[in-house]
Amino acid sequence: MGVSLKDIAEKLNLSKTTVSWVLSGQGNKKGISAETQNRVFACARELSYEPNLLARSLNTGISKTIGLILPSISDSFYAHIAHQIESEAEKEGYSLMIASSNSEIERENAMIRLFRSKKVDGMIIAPTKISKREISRLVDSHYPVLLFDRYFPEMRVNYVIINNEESSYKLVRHLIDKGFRKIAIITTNPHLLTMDMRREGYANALSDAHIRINPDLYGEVTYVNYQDNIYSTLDRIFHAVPDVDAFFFTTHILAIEALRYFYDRGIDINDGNWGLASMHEDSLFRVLAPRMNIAHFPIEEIGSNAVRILLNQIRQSNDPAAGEYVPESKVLPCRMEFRDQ
Amino acid sequence: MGVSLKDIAEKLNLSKTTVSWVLSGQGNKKGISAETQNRVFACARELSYEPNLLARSLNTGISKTIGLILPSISDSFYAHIAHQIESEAEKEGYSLMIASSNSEIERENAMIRLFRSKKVDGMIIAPTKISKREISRLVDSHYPVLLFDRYFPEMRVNYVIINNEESSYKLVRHLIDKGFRKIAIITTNPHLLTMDMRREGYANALSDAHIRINPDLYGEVTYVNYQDNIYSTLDRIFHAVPDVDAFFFTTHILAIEALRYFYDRGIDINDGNWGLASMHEDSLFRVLAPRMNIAHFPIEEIGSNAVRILLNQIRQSNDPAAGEYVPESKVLPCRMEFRDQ
DNA sequence: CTGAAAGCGCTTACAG
DNA sequence: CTGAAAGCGCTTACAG
Repeated sequence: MGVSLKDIAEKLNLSKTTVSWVLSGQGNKKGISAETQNRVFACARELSYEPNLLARSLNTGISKTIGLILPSISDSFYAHIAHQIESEAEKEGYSLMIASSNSEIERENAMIRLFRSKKVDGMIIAPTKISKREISRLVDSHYPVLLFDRYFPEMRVNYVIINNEESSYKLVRHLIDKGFRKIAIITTNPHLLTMDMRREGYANALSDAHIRINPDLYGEVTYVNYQDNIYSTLDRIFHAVPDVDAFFFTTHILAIEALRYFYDRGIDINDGNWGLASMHEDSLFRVLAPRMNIAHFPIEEIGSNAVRILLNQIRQSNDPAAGEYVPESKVLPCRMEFRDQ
Repeated sequence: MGVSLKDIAEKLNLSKTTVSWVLSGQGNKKGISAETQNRVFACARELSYEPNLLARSLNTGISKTIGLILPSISDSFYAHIAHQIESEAEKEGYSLMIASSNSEIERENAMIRLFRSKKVDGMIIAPTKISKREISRLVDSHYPVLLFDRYFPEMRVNYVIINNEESSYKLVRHLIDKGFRKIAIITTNPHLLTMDMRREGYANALSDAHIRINPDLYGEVTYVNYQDNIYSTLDRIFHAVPDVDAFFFTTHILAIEALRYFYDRGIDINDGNWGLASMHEDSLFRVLAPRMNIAHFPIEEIGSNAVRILLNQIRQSNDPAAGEYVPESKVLPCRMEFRDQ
């Protein structure tokens, strides 16, 4: 079918070796005559030769491909991350294989195994759930991996996350500074460490301001059916604490649903009497809740750090002289957007 | 490093052939004894053997990977398409390599060459711009390709698009039925066939209703800097036709920017005196312009048809008995959402 | 029932 | 300055 090195070599009465050297740019280094080199280039162009990268990868053990596993590529946050990762990876000559786990742990595990069999040089994973069989196997076999968005503190693995506790603290602290005292927290999935950290930021901000933490102001929405769930959660809070005056949302998804709730219940959240804060943004905020205080996730930094750290490990794992790899981690600050009341 | 067939074969004193047959499920077909098969399976499990798919692909010429090239994976429309394509492809055992062209033709060309060198079995491309050197080369060499979103009518290639002309016609027709007469069209990139078709739908609806097409109601926004551009365009239209009463947007992106314009100019677009229609949706419409008439793009159908058609061609191109391939195309209807006034 | 051998298309010591 | 040869890890005719 395609044109191979052999075809060029035969046509020019050279060896595959010579052709390979010339085409891979090692012509001068290997002392191939300028004339021979030109003949090779001309012939390659004439036959429109394109190297078979599968063969090269099989030989070198380097595929120049990284695997990206996300909960869902259609989610705008992950889609932006993917774009950033793609462009950073491309700068270094790497392509991307992408898979969505759909937050199903067995899918995630299957994708990891598949990517490993396809010999990606490393993987960037936003893990789903607490289970982590295949991720552990990767780490144990020194396969280059980087986790982001969520991570497992006890695992010796690269990760990039945001400063969940600190950003949450700052948001809630700002609400307190603006005079709000009955601040509800709306959160989800307590088994996710990320959410724990955000709740901790909330709790610390309150206790630093000597405000008692009221369990009635704690709203936990299960991930499945959260659209319905948030209605009953908010109803419950309003019933238990009628003078609730502010809301801290641990993710933009919950904030959006709550805004819909307020609209349906005829509560004008923008009349100046309410404090609002959310981790991460949504384009709807600008319109629906211009007073929302926001911790913007640093998409670019997450992507560029993820690629940088992963490629470091890949390079080191290809270097026989390198010693034991020490995992690297990065905690990135959010860009805070505070509203004056 | 990894465990190979050879390791298993040596350990069990079998040939690589036998091990390969057992592991690929051809054990019974090849008449390998049940005992031998069990020993192989047990050993593979014990050594946690994972096949090197690169080697398999090099041998068979089948990589079970398809390449997806989009203008940008961070765009919500393309992200949703990608998700759909991924899940359809996965059903058939295919993985996805993804690349964003960023609407730069040379990037698109480079990605096509790269994917070809990486031996993807086929590519799904949302082409950018009119240039098409590498796409032509693919088609000429019978490489399986499917275009979507945009296409080149003169090329013998698979494609999936929506019924641009018809959906536009219906939207504009609906505005006319609701009594609007001075309907502006806001569009972009006239060299894109897609936009031509949408403009044609607009024009046909007007002329079928015997409404003169007023050039002053034609607003064309260049793609670069369209945010600024749309302001001057709309200002011009309002100046030339002060009693303009409706707007047809050929894409949701333009509609969003226009809504911002209306807001800035203090025009209450939702007071019941305006007709609005847009190709494709945006989550902001629900809030900012509840009266927007919308032609919803059929994301699922685009994705599933794209994969189906591409895989057909891949299968046929792997089948030596197959005759010449005849390209397949699909024009999908939009789901129309009409507002009563 | 099982194996020896060739080949997919590269790269890279080794040799001259 | 250039080449013959081995090998990456598979699959698959061919042979017995």
